[in-house]
Amino acid sequence: MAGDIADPPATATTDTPADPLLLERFLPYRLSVLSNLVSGRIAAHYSQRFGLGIPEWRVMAVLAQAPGLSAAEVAARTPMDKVAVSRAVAVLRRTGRLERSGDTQDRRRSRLRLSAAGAAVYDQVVPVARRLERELLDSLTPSDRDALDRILRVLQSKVQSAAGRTAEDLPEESRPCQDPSPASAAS
Amino acid sequence: MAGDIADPPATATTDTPADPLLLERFLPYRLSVLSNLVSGRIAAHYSQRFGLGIPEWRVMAVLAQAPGLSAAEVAARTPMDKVAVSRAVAVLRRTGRLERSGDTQDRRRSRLRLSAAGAAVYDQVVPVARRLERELLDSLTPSDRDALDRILRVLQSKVQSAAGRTAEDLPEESRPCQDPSPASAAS
DNA sequence: GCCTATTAGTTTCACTTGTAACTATAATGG
DNA sequence: CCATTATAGTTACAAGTGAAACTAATAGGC
Repeated sequence: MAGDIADPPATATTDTPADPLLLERFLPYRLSVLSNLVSGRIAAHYSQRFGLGIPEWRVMAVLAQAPGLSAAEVAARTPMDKVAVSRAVAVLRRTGRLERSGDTQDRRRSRLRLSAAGAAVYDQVVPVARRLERELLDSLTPSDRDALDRILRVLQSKVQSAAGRTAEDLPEESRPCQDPSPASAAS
Repeated sequence: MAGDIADPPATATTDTPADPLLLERFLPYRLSVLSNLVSGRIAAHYSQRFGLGIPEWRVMAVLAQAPGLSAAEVAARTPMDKVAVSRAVAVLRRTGRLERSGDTQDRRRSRLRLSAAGAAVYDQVVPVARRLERELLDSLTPSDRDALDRILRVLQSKVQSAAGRTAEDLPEESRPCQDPSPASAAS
């Protein structure tokens, strides 16, 4: 308990800063900790049982909704870049969970879809994912569940729209993926 | 709503699963995306201007609040393990932002504190961090700000208490209490 | 006092992930 | 057409990260 010195009025730059930021109350930190806990918990299920990593799981989830997408289209629907998608696709193909066929129009592209085996795995993973999500949501009041949905939408759109901005000294680009319509694009 | 059998015939093993999970409405995914966006945004500031990574920033933040901690004590206050702390400390010492002195009682331990230069950096980073947090919170109603604080607390305690459990087949028994394994994943 | 078990912290190794370069195909413009 | 530029996807290389091995110091048991 050595740090119980009376706080001098904000004249900073001493060894112990005048106005320390409490990490455990800092929103970005709390979000990160919670997100990592939740992700780790889910990953513990599907990585263990099915040898799926998060990128593979995401690719499967996207293709289950929209079979026949190209790798770039998958990437556009997740916060993954094309390299991450490429690697996840390679893993899923190696394990027989995903099929690829050439696009007749454009031979650079290929159409991706889950194989029967892939769909079977997906159908096993989804109920587990849903159950874990349900567990979390059940710990909230109905009103807080609504609030959470709203808050996530607002914050995400806020941080996206503020992406290139705010940094008075951030020189260029980093465009926020246009189209500020809620619940859309990117990430 | 528990025990609610919402699953159609379990034989759904077609190429396009019967009941696809919408990633963009899936709480763990949304949390991960938001957290990564926010972290990336903050990191864009301090990593660019000061060459700080997230682990280094966290160590600085902890030591600003509680100078003189050992590496293990720092680790106990963050979701980082001792290896991550050790590496962050090495970086911060190399860049002259952190000082280490041996503990006279126990020569294995060492006491860590920010140097004057480290405190100066910290004092520059904190206002930026606060401003970004404020920007986010300002986009919420006061009532939703309260809700968010409450929700984060509830969810974190929920996922922590459920850590070792729920996996009927999870052999690993990470402490149900606190200091759960970091899990860097970002679903 | 030894001999073993613990704890603090670092280093090593394997694996993941990001950035950039690369190959192949397609589109555009003179 | 041919040259240039852009796009789809892969590969290569570097940096980051976790688990386990390792070093050094302390603590306990006999």
